[in-house]
Amino acid sequence: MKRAFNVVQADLNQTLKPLDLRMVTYSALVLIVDNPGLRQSQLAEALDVERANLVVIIDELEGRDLITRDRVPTDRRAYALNPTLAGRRLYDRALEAVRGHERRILNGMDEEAKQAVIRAMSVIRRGSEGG
Amino acid sequence: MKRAFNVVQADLNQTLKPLDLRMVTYSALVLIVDNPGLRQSQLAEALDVERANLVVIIDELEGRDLITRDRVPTDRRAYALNPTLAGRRLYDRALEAVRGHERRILNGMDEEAKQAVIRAMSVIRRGSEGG
DNA sequence: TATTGTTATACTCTATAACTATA
DNA sequence: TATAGTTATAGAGTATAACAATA
Repeated sequence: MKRAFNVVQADLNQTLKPLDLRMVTYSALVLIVDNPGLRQSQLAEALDVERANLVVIIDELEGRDLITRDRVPTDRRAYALNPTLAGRRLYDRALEAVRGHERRILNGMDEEAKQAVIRAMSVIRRGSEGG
Repeated sequence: MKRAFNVVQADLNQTLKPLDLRMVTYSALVLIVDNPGLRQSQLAEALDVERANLVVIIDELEGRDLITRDRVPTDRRAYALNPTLAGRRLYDRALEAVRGHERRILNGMDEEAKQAVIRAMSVIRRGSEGG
């Protein structure tokens, strides 16, 4: 499974390289476009990344003018993350590129196997820690 | 897939912790017991780890007297890796522990899904890089 | 010349503690 | 007092270059 994941990640990163995105920055951008107004702590939890480590990821996306950090009026501690037009455009291009990546990776599996994998991945949950 | 792998790895490492093994050291031990006489460079390739990084892994196993580094008479540059009796005993215990881990992880998947995942993982190969 | 094992090193990822400004 | 975001830092894991011994 580790090796399979390494192969998938390597191919995905190669796919995203022309867009100057990595797996995390891609995932973050997708979540922000799909959930505008998201807060950093919510995004950190969704990505399963420490808040502290998310900061540099967000810094990068903001520095490239792909997203903005907007103060939340009702809670001045928090930032709402919103995509810019450039962010939405890169999102579109990235999504298309990732579709090609998925075709490459899933190539050789029949439809039944693909669905089984997707189901199986979602069955594996934190709950398995508790025995 | 990343999250699923993280869950699996965390559970596996917890499982191996009482035996003072991590995922890599476990994998290395298994390969050495199953292929006695293996050379470091072969093991590095099998584990998909850089030779340089394998050194410390082998150092650890050797330091705990689980394996030995034996000079190869026909090629004095190389070391043949062989398990000690203690190494074989730990291997047995580790294998049993990992069976429990697998039961936990695969729990909740029907037999068909398990087989599909195993097949799917083995379909994903370096070949997918070449398009 | 090339290869095996090794050392040193740098770079990335991840985890933790402590700070600030708000609530 | 607790929370959101931030900074600094330490620890893994991984990748690369260079070296000695040997082929």
